[in-house]
Amino acid sequence: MDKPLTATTAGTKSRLSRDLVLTAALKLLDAEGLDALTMRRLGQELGRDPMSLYRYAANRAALLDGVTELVLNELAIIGDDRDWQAQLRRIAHDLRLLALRHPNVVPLLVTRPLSTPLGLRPLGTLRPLEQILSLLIDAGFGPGDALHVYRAYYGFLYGHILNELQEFIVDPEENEALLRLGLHRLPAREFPRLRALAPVLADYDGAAELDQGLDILLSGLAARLTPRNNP
Amino acid sequence: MDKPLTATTAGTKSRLSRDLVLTAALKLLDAEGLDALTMRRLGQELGRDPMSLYRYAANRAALLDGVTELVLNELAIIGDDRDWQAQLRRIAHDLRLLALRHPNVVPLLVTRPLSTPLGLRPLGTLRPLEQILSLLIDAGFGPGDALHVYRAYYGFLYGHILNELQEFIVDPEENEALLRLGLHRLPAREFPRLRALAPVLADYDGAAELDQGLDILLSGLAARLTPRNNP
DNA sequence: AACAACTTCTCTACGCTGTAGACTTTACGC
DNA sequence: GCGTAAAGTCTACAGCGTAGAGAAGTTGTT
Repeated sequence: MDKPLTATTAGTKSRLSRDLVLTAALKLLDAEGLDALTMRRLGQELGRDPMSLYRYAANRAALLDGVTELVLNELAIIGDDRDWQAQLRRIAHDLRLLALRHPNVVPLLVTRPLSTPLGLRPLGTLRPLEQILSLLIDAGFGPGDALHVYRAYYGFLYGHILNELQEFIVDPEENEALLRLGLHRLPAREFPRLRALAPVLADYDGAAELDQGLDILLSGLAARLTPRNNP
Repeated sequence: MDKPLTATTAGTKSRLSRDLVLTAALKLLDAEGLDALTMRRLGQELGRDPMSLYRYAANRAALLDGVTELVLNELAIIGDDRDWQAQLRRIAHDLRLLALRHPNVVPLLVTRPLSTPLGLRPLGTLRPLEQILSLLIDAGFGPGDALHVYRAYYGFLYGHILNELQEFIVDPEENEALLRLGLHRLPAREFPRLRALAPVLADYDGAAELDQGLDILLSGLAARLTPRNNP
């Protein structure tokens, strides 16, 4: 009979921990999507009874919150650019890449806060907000303006990510744009513009599109709200 | 024993229809949230066996898609403003109000397209896209530019809506801002900015914030991409 | 070495879910 | 009135989240 083996031997029995659980959950989520992430399945993945998970997350919703927290930790806000615009730019691209790395997490990222009052959210998910506010205030913005900038910025950023993640391909084998995107299904009479745009849609460049948006937004913000030049 | 009563008597037996089903689903969703919207519960609400619903939606996911479609139909794109900027402004505010009217639908609106390739989405959800493209092209934009404008615009708009819907109140009875938002729970040392901003956060004006964002975005877009002045 | 106290993990069970497949009831054209 | 097709129902199944009680494992004290 096999006994303890309590070492950190790859996939086998060692003491669980919140981090282990969340990491496994994220892995499963990345690999097979939200529906596959059930307590039973996750337990199985960890070689444990599903019930043991409840030691590390109060329930499934809390588990999902934990995963979003874990993912947001991959995002480093601090940077030593002196320029606030440059910092926001870098963060935006970082977040975009994060989203592309964990597309199945994006619905959670976007949706979970809708059912949790600001003050009750996991701290890890509030940290980016706090840090960006800090960044802006340090750059010379008044607190109120910093909040406005944050809102416009984050709103745009989340919107962009959602947009980009929707640009989906039906049939990657196909090289005719209309078919690749499945747009041939649309009645030509009702959707002439969309169908005509198939080739343009098919070669979407997310990073470039994000940059253009940021150009507009940041220069617009700068024109309207100037940081008085030292804190 | 009570027999047919096939009339349209308020809540009682008449022939079902897709519209009846979807409308009831939306009502339930609005009233009690996504979790309450189960096939069994909806059947009960309609006084029918849950299985009968499958005549009108292939499965639960399709039902949800149907609901988002239904909601998006409340949005009228066509307007007779001559000015594309004014039109986009009006649509933005309309969509915002729509979201406030059906907050529980927003997660669906935002999330369902992430798991459905563009070409396979319910036509009703693609119609706004087509119509806005039309609007922009009619205003003189080239098709490619129209798409860019659309993306920046819709991205920002969805972002704003998500932002606004997150600004949640914990305890509406309370009148101290910190407590209303539940921010007192945050460690003061780690979240000084956020805590200090409680009063500002507490009186968020969504419409105004949206307008400011639109000012920046639309003027930025106009500066970069000018419609050559007639089609 | 032995016991106690505490943490971690497992077992069993319940009520709920979506939905497949066979069946019955209803509506409608002739 | 009858045949056919549509609409609605019934039964059943596998899977879900999780409450509650108990077993197993770990740690500290003597």
